Amino acid sequence: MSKYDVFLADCPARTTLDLVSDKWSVVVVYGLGGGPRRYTDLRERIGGISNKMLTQTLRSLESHHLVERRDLSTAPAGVEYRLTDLGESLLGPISVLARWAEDHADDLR
Amino acid sequence: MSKYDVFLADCPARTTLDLVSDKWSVVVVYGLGGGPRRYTDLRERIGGISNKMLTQTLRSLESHHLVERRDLSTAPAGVEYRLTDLGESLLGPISVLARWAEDHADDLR
DNA sequence: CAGTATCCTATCGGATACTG
DNA sequence: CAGTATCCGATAGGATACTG
Repeated sequence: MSKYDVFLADCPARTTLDLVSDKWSVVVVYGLGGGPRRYTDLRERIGGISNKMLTQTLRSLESHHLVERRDLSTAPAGVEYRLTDLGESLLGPISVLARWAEDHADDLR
Repeated sequence: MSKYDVFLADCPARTTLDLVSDKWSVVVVYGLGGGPRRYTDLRERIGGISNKMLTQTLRSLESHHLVERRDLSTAPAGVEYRLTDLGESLLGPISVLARWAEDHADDLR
């Protein structure tokens, strides 16, 4: 039992759910599930995401301690993103969801 | 293994993920997890949801076969909503996610 | 390579009032 | 009771162009 409850407005748990429930967060976290990835690498893996949304989503995940950014200090610029331990812990729930989405896509037609 | 892949844009699996990832769908499905509920009952259970959003979310879930609407044909009007089998199947993944949200709310501060 | 900056539209979603 | 109708501001998010 947690002290929080997603049914309550303004509850931290709801805020957390909101974080998860935007168009890209789930896919990005899922995309980092296989290990660290470079920015462009990630963008190419995730079909349809724009620079703006990828950056914005990464910053948001970073500020919530789900993702870590590492500057490789190369020229030209190189940056690597990886899940934090907290991010890894989200991977389980998200994978279950993603797999459900893949398995039941036809049923929702 | 599914024939679908959430990393592909315009893939049915992505559409499904999009359905799940709006502000209210997850909470509404979760709210119907305990069994059928009346409209007002549901609205009171879910803190902060407006008539507009509850109705809209229910219609969306209904059109995707996750929720069933049953008119009780009483006066005054009475309507009951329940999860379909498909909806029930989503409950597992969603519960895992909601519990994660409740458990890690503090870590995301 | 890894972003920013800007513009622009569509939709989200809250508040409020009304109805069979 | 279970919605609908309407208005409106805020945000999401795509396209495009530019930069250290």
